Amino acid sequence: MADHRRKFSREPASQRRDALIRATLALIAEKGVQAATVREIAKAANVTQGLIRHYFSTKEELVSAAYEQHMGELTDATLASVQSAGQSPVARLAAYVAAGLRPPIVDPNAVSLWASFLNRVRHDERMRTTHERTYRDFRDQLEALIKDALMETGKKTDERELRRLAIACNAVIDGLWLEGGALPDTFEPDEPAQIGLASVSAIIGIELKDEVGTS
Amino acid sequence: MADHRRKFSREPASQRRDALIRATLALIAEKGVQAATVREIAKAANVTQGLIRHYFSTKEELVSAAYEQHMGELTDATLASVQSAGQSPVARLAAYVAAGLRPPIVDPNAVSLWASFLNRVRHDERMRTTHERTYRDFRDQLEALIKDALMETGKKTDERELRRLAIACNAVIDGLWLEGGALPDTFEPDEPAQIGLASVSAIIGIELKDEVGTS
DNA sequence: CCACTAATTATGCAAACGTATAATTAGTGA
DNA sequence: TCACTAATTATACGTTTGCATAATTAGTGG
Repeated sequence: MADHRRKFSREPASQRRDALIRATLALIAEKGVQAATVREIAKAANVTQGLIRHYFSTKEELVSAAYEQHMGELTDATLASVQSAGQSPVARLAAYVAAGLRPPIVDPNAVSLWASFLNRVRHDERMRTTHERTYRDFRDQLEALIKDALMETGKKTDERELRRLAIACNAVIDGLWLEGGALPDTFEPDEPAQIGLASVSAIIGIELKDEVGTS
Repeated sequence: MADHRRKFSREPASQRRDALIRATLALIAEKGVQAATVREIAKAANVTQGLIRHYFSTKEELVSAAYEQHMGELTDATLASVQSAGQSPVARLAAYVAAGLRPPIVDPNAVSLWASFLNRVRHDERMRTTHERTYRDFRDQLEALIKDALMETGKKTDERELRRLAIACNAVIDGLWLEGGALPDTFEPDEPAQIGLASVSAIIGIELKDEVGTS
């Protein structure tokens, strides 16, 4: 009777794990959390649902792993933009701001993904830890970049003021990122990046130039 | 047997509707979307679940109504802060900024509520309309306040630049609101409001003073 | 005080959910 | 090629979900 059992191949563990995480992220981003059921995730990853339990002892664990991966990729992407931006602290700061406010960082799916996770963050301890670490990482990076830029231009700022500048710049970037992703039609192309550069310039008192095409 | 049927009283329709909406908002804010089931909502509103269907033909409709109400209250609250802030355009702008960055507007539950809704916004047309209108209202209010403040201080700005200033200020307020709500322990009391005032000051080039205690 | 209406409760249903467990089968080493 | 292991499929279970429908009962107008 049951002679139509599904064929399959055994993939390396890390690869299967990754495929399941990708499927989870894609589903949440595209159709929302409620669409990311174990059955849908399995279908998207082209396996049967039982396999999920073989790699993640609970669905919560899968979602949490997906969150960590997603946040890690976001931080890596912006960090990479800085490192490829050359030498000058001011130019590096400008690159950081602009990169965070352009595709692929500014993206409807990324925003929706982030919002989906924010709910769970409150009730899942592991996710909350990831959340706080990611935020701190972002702000520390920004603070370091601002500090260097201020030094380069010969301005003096105490610790307390520096912290406030970093919080403010981080907030304006977050806000623009959010609105650029959630309401894409409201902005002209590249407007978030332009406004972000102008705003950060005003806040820290250093003119940041858009360094596109300087590679 | 069934001689213990639940007692009840017939409430005015608007009151019941409101109670159901309040229960929905409270549940989503406190325990997340997945906890806001029809049964839990009914329990929180102290009715049985069948009644929900009597006031809302579908759960989606209830959630959508709750979203509209929540957003309306947010806009009303900030708008009220402006109107009670007196005459001077600069003072009014300062009041608007500060009010949006202090309790009760800055609040973990409000942020979590907002994030919960953001997912649904993409797939529910009615909610998307509400979302876009709310954002536009906020920004238009801010733009008007900035325009008046600039005129008061004798600065000239064209339409395009004004729009950009409004977007930037809105973004920094949103970002601070978000972070202040999502990571309350990261900030000192009133720090979001202080940083917000300083940042908006820097962006538009007008010093905004904190007007607390000027009533 | 009685009949009538609709607000409310009570009960039920089919579908979907996460999880558990049993049955298979692909790959591996002897 | 043959057993062995674990990766994978298949099936099932108990809950919970949103929604529907029938049974009651609180309030109202005559």
